[in-house]
Amino acid sequence: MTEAIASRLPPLPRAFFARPTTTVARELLGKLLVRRPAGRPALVARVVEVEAYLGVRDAASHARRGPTPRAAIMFGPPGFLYVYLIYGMHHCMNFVTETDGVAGAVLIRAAAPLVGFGGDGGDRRARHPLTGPGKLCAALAITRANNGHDLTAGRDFFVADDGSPAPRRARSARIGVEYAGEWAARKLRFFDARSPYVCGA
DNA sequence: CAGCGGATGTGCT
DNA sequence: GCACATCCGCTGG
Repeated sequence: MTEAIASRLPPLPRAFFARPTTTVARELLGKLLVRRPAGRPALVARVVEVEAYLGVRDAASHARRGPTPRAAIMFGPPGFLYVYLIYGMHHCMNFVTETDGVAGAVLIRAAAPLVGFGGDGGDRRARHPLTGPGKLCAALAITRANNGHDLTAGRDFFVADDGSPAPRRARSARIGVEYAGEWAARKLRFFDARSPYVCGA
């Protein structure tokens, strides 16, 4: 995989995101994140860990309180980026799912470095680790300035399928949602069972 | 390796 | 006004 090849792959279309959130979450495993920050080298990483947030009925989702100013984007059309600030200092990125009017999003928690992170191909202790939602956003230069970005437009940031076989999938409860009552136990975290880049937590 | 504190937006009271 | 958050790096034992 090279930057030139990854950049030429077509972005996943809106129809990919316009499906049930758990389906989108599972199928995102193994897809490529292609990031081209302005004036800086391109970055490519493979998704290895995600979580599904199922909208208004999901006590762990930011959408649980309805379309508040922060969460409104999750109620809109699919294929857009929802970025929020957590604990006052870390960013987390989500891809909006479901049809327009129905809230849903997939949190991207970890990815395997492919291009542009130093020691291409995969030094686990790379300078910019992608293991964890906050570190992933930092490494890909994603901040709240990117909130609302159209992932299907395929410019600065998009998702692509390079044709690699789907990874062996595993699932578990989501991280950091203990407050969510019965929803805390739901196995809505999906990860590549064989990847060393899955977040330990 | 458990514990803790950082720094701020968000949503409820 | 205020408690708390889809986290992470540092500290001390």
